[in-house]
Order: sequence, then C-alpha cells, then structure tokens
Amino acid sequence: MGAEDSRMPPGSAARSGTAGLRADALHNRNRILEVAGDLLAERGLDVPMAAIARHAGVGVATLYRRFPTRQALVREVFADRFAACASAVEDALAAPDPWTAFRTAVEQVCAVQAGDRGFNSAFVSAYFQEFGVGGELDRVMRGLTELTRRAKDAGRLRADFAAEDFTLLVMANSGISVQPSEAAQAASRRLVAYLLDAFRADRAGPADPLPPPAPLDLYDVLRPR
Amino acid sequence: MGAEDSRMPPGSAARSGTAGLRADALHNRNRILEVAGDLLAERGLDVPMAAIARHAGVGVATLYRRFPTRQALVREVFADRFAACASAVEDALAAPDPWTAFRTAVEQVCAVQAGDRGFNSAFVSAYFQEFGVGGELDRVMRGLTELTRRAKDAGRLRADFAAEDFTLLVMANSGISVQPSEAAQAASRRLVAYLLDAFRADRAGPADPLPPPAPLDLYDVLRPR
DNA sequence: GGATAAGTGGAGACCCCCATCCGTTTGCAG
DNA sequence: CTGCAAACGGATGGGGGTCTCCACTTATCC
Repeated sequence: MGAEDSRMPPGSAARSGTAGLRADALHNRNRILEVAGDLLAERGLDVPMAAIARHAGVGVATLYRRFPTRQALVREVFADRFAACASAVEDALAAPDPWTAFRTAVEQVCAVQAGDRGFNSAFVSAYFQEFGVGGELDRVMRGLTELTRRAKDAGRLRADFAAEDFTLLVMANSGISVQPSEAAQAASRRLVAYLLDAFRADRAGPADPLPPPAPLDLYDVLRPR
Repeated sequence: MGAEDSRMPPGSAARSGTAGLRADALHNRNRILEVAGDLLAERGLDVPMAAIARHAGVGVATLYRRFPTRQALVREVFADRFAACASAVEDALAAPDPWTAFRTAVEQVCAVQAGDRGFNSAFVSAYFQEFGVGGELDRVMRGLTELTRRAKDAGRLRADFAAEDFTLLVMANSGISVQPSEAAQAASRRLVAYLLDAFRADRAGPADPLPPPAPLDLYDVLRPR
C-alpha cells in the first residue's frame, strides 16, 4: 500500500509491472509475452496456461506470479494490437479524402482482427469489458465516428449508415476469422470490400430499404452469459 | 449384420432409433430432445451433457443410452432445422422472380442461423463434417447454386459473385449470432440486407474491384483444430 | 564473497466434465 | 398376476484445466 517506488523516474515503466524486476524475471516476462502472443494467435483465447508456461520454458508459478489472471496476460499481450487499431484510425483521420480515410480505417482494423484468432476473440468478447482497453477502444470509436461524419458530409457514405454498423462489421468479420489462415484473411478482405461497397452512397436504384439499425452495442450484446 | 427388425413396417420410424422403444423410454427421448433444443439454442454447443439430463429430469445414463455421443444428440436435435433450411431454398426455387428467390433464400437461411446459437455453431463448425447432414447441406448448396445461376442470367446478381461467397455470408452471419437475442437477430437482418445490396448487379459507378474470391470452403476452413 | 530477498519450478488440491458400470425399478406380454 | 427384459439413475473412475504452496536457486547489494 506504500509509495510505489520513490526512486523510480515517472514514466520509465513502458508497461505496468515491469518496474523493479530482477533481470532474469524481466527476461522471463518478455519471453512469456512473446510465446503467449503466438499461442493466442494460433489457438485462441482458451489455450491452457500450462501450455504457455511450457512453451516459454518456465513453470506455471512464474506465469501466474507475473500475470495473476488470464485476463491480465491477455490484456498485456494485445495492448499493442489495440493500440495499432487506434493509430490506424487516427492515421486515417489525417488523410485528405473522406471516403478513402473511412475505407482504409475500416480495412486496417478488420485486417488486424482477421490475422490473430486470439485478438479476434479478445476484441469480440465479453473479456474486453474488463480489459482496461476501454481507452483505446474509445479512441477507435471516436475516430471512426469522426470519419463517418466526414464521409457522410462528403456525400460518399450512405445517410442511413449508423454507428452500430461498426459493431456489425466487427462481429461479422469475427465470424470469418475464427480460424486465421491465408484463406480466412482473404475472405475477410472480400467481406470488407462487399460491405464497403454496400456502405457507399453512390448507388443506383432504390435499394431495398434497410432493416432498422439494431441497437447493437458490443458491450450489451456480448454481456457475459 | 442381421435384419433390422423383420416385423417393423418400413418407414414407420420417423427418426432413427425410435422403433421398439418402450413407452416411458420414448417419452424420455422426446423430452430430452426438447430440452436439448432449448439449451443448445441458449448456451451453445458445449452445454454439459449433465445439464441436459438434469433439465430433462433423467439421469445421464439415460441420455447416453439414447444418444451415445454428443454428436448423435446434436444431429438429431438440429435435423429439422437443417431440413428447414433446405426446404426454404427449395421453396425459393419455385418463385418466379430470380432475384426475389435468391434474396428470400438467403434471408431465410440466415434467419434460422441467427435464431439459435447451437444451430449456428453446428452449422459453422467442424462438427457438421461428421453430422451426416451432408445430404441436407448439399441440397442447400445445390439449390443456392441454381438460384445464383438464375439471378446472374437475369442480370440481377453481380457477375463476380462466387460460390464461396455463400460461405462468406454464413460465417459473417455466424459472427453476428454468437449470442442470440432480439438485437442479434435484427443485426443479422441488417447485415444480410447490406450484403444483398452489395451483391446486386445494378449499381452505379465502378465499385472498387473485389479482392479475389478466397478459396473458402467450410469443410476446409473449419477443419478441426 | 556472503547475506538476503526476489525468483523459480513442480507437486498437488480443487473443480468440472465425460462416459461407464451396476443395482434397482418398471412397462408390458403371457 | 407374475416374470423378465428393458429402462432407469446415481455413483464412480479418468482426464484435463486452474491456481497455490513450498522447498530450492540465484541475482544483486554491500
């Protein structure tokens, strides 16, 4: 409960919990994160903790000491991917053409999602409610909302596009990405292309009217159990 | 192997294994199927066998005696839903307008899928490789292929629509349907509407060219593990 | 170089699920 | 009514996963 560590310069810990670790401990921690990243990508979110420990060449105790819960581990592993999504969106905000910006942002987020089974599950699971990535997720969502506004103002995005449609996109894409493979990634790209095409404003003929935007909120839809 | 049962009139067993059952056994069997249907829909494919037995008011032994494997149970439970998909497609084949036929077939199949978490998983999982529902599935696929041909010939379906795009649709829809709820079903309807819109041939302007159709085969993509 | 606390790995307690075995009950035919 | 095979359900063994405890090792500081 005392002071964190009065000698530690603020901001020196790139990530939580790395401060004051002994050299060997830090090495193991990194090795665990590395291995866990691979295993989660390949096998999904429910890969046994023991398997991660074994592949990392450490005992389970070491794993649990460093990451008390599975969530803590997963959060740490995917923090950078969440950040990657966020900055992809923010990069897009700098692009001149509103539609291109919208399109590339969507494409990039979906590509990240399709490439990693674990991240996909993490992204689309009740987990991320307690992930502490709310900040990143909000950055992504705020960015996408702004991109949406611009694309609509420019007349390139259909007017009845709703914020919930991002959720639609993410979850549909997650269905494609259950088993990440080259084929699945290609399929994801094709799905996204189809949907972006459907989102365009400049289509001929009266499309069949859309069903009402479902009040679809990831936080609601995926509530645990 | 001996004769099945020489006294049984052929075709009298609506489903496999119901012939010659004692009255109480038959009652329990039906109760199990009923309860299993509900539980699978709600909780998904991995609901514990014990839970099914308990809800049905029978012992696990009874459950296992009637359905030796989980697959046998699931197959029996969802046989009618698979059949429903098949006949929805075949009904559509009778419709006069090719596009309407295509559209309603897709909508109905996706609606069935979105309404039942267990069926959704069953539909989109390695399971159905050994389900013995290959017949039904082939009926569905053959029907959809024919509907595709007609819709293309009529100039209503875009020429670069590929057979693999059905898989795309099913898997995307499965992502929406992880947690069946009114909201999820509405979302599914909206997704399908978007995609059908994207599949239409009569769109203005050169859409961005589609990524190549991924060689996406459910049987391949969802291979166990 | 030695004291010390941080770090370690593996054994094992606990829990959940699957699937089978077996003593008891019960529908049904004669 | 009676006998028996069919049916029943709970106990049980086996497997796998999570997480903790503890005796041993090792980096680090003086």
